Amino acid sequence: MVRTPCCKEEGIKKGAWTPEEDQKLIAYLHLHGEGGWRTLPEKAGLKRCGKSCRLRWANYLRPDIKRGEFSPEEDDTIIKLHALKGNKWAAIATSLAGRTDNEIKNYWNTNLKKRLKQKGIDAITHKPINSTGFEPKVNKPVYSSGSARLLNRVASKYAVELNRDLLTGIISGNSTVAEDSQNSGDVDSPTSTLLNKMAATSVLINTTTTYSGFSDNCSFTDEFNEFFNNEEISDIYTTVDNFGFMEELKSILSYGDAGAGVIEDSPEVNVADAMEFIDSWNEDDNMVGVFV
DNA sequence: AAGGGCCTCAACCGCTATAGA
DNA sequence: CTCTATAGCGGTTGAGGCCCT
Repeated sequence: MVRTPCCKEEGIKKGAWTPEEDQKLIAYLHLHGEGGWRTLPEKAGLKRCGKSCRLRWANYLRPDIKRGEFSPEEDDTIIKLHALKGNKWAAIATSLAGRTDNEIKNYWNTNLKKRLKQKGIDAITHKPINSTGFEPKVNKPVYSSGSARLLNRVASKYAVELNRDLLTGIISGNSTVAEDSQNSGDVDSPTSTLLNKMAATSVLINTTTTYSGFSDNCSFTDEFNEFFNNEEISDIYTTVDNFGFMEELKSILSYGDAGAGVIEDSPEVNVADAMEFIDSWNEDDNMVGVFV
């Protein structure tokens, strides 16, 4: 099947735009506004395809486009959003004022992708290329419970001493325990806040009944995104040093591919296994100081 | 100085989505 | 409902600049 060309091929100029062409396009758009791209070239005196004019305007000439180097904050935002949305450049661009999808796409392919690789993070999955860096250093067999692995990593990462009851409460989905611990000062505040949020999330995973307004049939993806879009979590998440860890956390919580699903489908978390994991642990185990 | 390789990024291509007739 | 035009998106390309030998 032959596709209808967007414009007549003959006499159409391709390649880099000249300053004169830019001026013609800017002048026309200032007078008439955007739109009518198909007929615009002829009216503006340009020997260009309408699509080429639209792209030139959208990606380069628009007055609100911010040019110049990306800030570290912009870098973090792009990395975070790419982890959540994938190669949805237009969607990512809506969160970065003055940046175009094309610019972000180029920047990702030429800079950020390499940077992540250098940090040992897969730029597609956002998971550590060598995942052993995030595995708990345990001499005994590692249990497959998502919650146990999650909490072990939390503790390892933040090098905090986790109260055994707190841990039990989180894995069993009793966030009240976590709140009590926060109030009693058993763990430092940012960590306990993080753990409380995790607790709420693990409740979502672990139970098919309702909890704190979460419907038992709600899409996990919505709550998952809400969890990671939380400002405080987001701050941790966008710190590049924590990036691999948070991606690992995401992979544990998201049980498989990132698509939507109902809670009951989760194969990741097995509460009984997690509790057995805690019960079987003792101070002689080499757990890099995870639990007290 | 020359030329070869690499990198960047503007521009293009091919496709889908959407609106309107 | 179908068709067509247009807008928008993501992947890819290639010109030009830079660096190294």
